[in-house]
Amino acid sequence: MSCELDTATLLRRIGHKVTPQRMSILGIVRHSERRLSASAIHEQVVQSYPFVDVSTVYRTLGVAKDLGLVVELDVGTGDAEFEWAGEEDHYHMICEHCGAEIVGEGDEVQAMIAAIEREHGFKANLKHLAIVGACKGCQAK
Amino acid sequence: MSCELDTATLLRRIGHKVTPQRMSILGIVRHSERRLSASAIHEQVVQSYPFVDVSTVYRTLGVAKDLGLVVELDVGTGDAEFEWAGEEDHYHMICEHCGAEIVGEGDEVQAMIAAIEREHGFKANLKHLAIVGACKGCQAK
DNA sequence: CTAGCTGCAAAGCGTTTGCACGATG
DNA sequence: CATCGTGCAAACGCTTTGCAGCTAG
Repeated sequence: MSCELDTATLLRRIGHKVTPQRMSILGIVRHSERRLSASAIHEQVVQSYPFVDVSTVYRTLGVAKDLGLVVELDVGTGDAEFEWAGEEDHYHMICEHCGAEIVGEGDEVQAMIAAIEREHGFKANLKHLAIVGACKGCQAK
Repeated sequence: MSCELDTATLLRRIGHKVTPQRMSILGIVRHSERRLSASAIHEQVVQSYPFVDVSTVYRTLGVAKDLGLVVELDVGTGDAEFEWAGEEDHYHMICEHCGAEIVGEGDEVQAMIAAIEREHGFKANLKHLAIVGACKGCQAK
């Protein structure tokens, strides 16, 4: 998959410029194991480049979204969260009681997606799928 | 199911007060066929009670949520949307290209929910399920 | 009478935008 | 050297909150 080098060349090829800020922001999203909110990303960028503004984070994520490098998803926390695209299919389970998040592979969901497409002609995009409910711990409350 | 009378008694029983504003707001959500944003609800309330403020709408929806009368769901439009609870199980398919929305019954999803619970011990709440993707029309673009 | 709703106005929060400077290609 | 990206600050839209008066029970 795309490493830092590829990301840079991709940017350049489309006529976008490659700056330290951008590489830092995209690197953080790329190597994070979890979804990150814009401000979480900002916090991390600032550790390397203290002068970077949140607006730059949003703008960079904007172009990265257009290029299909990152995916934005909304899970009811109020703020948008971002994750690197091109991962294997997976979905997010979010506990509405404790906020815990579990990631599952697509297997259980593929059948449903196929059924939905058959029934409604609607092609679901798994990347954005978030399921809220109660995690094992909170069910025992 | 709950009619206006029941809603009023329920409110009173818990120690909440029943006001024209509240009944109007809840009635609008109850009888709407689609999810409504807070401001959409407000627009409708104002037609009967021109002086009602948006904050009252939010506060009323807040208590109704706590009582389980309405469900709040977030579908990536940025603003929260509300719908009456206690409907039959269903889910929302939202086209990320044209914004169209399709509602499906729970059938296709029940199997997945069961599989998820078996696999992860996670009890999914169907009421909040939103699936984004491409609708039939936009796939043909 | 008393708790709790209400309207109003103002603040809060994440996100977006206008602008002049600075960096990239 | 032209263009595009940046930092800064201000604006934005949705939502929340503080407060004094009013209303339902």
